[in-house]
Amino acid sequence: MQPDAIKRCLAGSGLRSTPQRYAVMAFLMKQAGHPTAVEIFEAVNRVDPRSSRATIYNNLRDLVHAGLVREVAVEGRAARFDAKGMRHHHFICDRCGNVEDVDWYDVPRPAAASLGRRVLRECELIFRGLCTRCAPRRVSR
Amino acid sequence: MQPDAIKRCLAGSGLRSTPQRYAVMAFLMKQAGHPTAVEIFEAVNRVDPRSSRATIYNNLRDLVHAGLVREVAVEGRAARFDAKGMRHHHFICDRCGNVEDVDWYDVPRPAAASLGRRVLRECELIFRGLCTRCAPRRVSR
DNA sequence: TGAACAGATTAGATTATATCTAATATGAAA
DNA sequence: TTTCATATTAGATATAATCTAATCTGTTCA
Ligand SMILES: [Mn+2]
Ligand SMILES: [Mn+2]
Ligand SMILES: [Zn+2]
Ligand SMILES: [Zn+2]
Repeated sequence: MQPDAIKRCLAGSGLRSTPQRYAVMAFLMKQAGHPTAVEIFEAVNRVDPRSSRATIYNNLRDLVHAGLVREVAVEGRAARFDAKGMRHHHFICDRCGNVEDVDWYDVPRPAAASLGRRVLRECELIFRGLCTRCAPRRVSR
Repeated sequence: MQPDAIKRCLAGSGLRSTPQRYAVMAFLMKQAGHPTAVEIFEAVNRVDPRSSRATIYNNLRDLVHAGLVREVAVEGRAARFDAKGMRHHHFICDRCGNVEDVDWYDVPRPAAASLGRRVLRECELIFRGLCTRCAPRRVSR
């Protein structure tokens, strides 16, 4: 991803391109996993310029609000974030809390009657179980 | 729900039936919504016996672990809980964070290939948007 | 029945996560 | 360049949840 593409991406959402905000977005785009705010804070501060903790949280909030970043709440753990690239679902490990991507496939929407006057924005499918590292090793014989 | 049914339900999961644990389970079963730990704490303590905050959290953890209660993580807010009665999906309001039930319907599982060696326990469908109270009123004419 | 004891409860301290404040700095439009 | 809405910052504060270690109690079984 070119630097200019990220800047245009931010501008297109009405967000000023600051070094701190750029760093968060660039990190999330090149990152395969689902880092927490603290992990992002540490990663972007390993190179200059330095961002404060408040700025990391502010920018994550703004990027999520702009629809460029997705926030994944995990029970009992810090929230995790990913840049919204290709659509995909999430698998959350019962044991270690890791969030992993699962190939996207279309999800049937609920019947209009069961939604009532609610305004539906998105359907999100979350899988739960044991991730590759936490699953019991296959029994050898 | 009879008191004995709840007690048998706890015993069936290997959990001792204490007044505090019983109170949490009974409250969640008669409750239509999705209260937070603090709301449960306040509700069960409006009648005796008094439960401490730690006990509310301990019991919620145990009940979730036993599969009797479901925990719903909401971004930026306290976790919410419901007793697992009839299967259903959840709608989470973007604006107020309220969690509401949506009639259950079967969800297609992902292709085995995209799961790899992960062990799938459940598929959870979460709808997001604006709840009835937060949705804009229909334009009158 | 009544020990015995694994499991449960408790108050309060502590940790983890996230937001707020208000002073200062800066991106980008004109 | 100047202007100013927007962004950043350090540190305080708020909120959510867990930990600790002393005490208590439900259930089992002799
Ligand atoms: Mn993802
Ligand atoms: Mn529910
Ligand atoms: Zn795992
Ligand atoms: Zn709402």
